[in-house]
Amino acid sequence: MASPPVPPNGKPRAGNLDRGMLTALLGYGLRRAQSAVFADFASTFAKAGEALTPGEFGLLVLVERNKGLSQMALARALAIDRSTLVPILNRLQARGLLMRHASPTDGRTHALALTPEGEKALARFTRLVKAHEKRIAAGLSAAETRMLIELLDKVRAGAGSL
Amino acid sequence: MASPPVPPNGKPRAGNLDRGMLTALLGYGLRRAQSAVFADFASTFAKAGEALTPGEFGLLVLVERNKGLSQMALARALAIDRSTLVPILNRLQARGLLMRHASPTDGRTHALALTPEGEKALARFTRLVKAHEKRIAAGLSAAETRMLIELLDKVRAGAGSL
DNA sequence: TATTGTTATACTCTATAACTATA
DNA sequence: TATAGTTATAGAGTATAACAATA
Repeated sequence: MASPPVPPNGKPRAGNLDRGMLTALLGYGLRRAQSAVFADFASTFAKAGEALTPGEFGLLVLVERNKGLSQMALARALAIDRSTLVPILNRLQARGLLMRHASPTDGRTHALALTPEGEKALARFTRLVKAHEKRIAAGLSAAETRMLIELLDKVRAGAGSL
Repeated sequence: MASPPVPPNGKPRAGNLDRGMLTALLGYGLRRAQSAVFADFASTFAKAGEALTPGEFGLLVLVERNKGLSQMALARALAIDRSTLVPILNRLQARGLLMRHASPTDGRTHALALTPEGEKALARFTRLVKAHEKRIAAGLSAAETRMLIELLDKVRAGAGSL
């Protein structure tokens, strides 16, 4: 006995819509959760007067943990095209967070690294991300959070092997 | 004892990078899972000779289940701006899947509905989505899939309440 | 005055193709 | 020949601001 999706008299209120099969879809739940999490990430950084996207954070961590990384290797790790990476690196470099060094062994590649300012900024960003994570996992027990991360990894592994 | 992230001699292979704290982050796991799921969705539709994004599928389902919906109500349900919705509807209408009817009660609004072709197409799309869902949940038991959807909903509810 | 839909505009993410330098 | 990085270009998704029609 579902309530009438659109009352004959007026307009349906937001959040009152019939979503049909969508609520049972893993992909749909994933999309909606990610959208909410993205919004919380953005709001966390905006409130702190910082500007960063989740993708930029991931990129900075990868560069910090894998110093000397080439752009190709980074693009592969991020699963994006090498041409897509160029403007992203340009922006982070313009902000003084990241440098392209010349590789001593291969004239074609750039060795990526954080600047000292980038290291300092990443430390600040990491604190914000931890607060953000705490907030989005607030409705879950520690065991549930662990389980969720594990299940997400299984999904990725399964869907990844096309 | 982690293996060295970047061997001193050469370039790190893809997938062999040190991801540091990222692997413990819920937001990161969510992003990666969603990316893999999106790729499987796209590949499923491409192989079937159909062109549709997950967002378009969700939109079509909402319109089908809530006939006469206005653009404002739909935009709210999708959590996007009303101006963002316009070119998306234009495209679906140009494909003959959807119509904007005049509202009999409010001259400002459009009453959205699927065309007969849209209904037929949605039935095809739904079959493809079900096959896609089966594939991305292949590594999970039925109980795990249920639990995952439930946990994702908890995350969304928690992060949604900013 | 407020709401709905549209347009103009801009920014980001994404990709493909072609170019340059290097291997 | 093949690879790395860049540029040019294009398409989709997102937003804000301003406008016309309607309430």
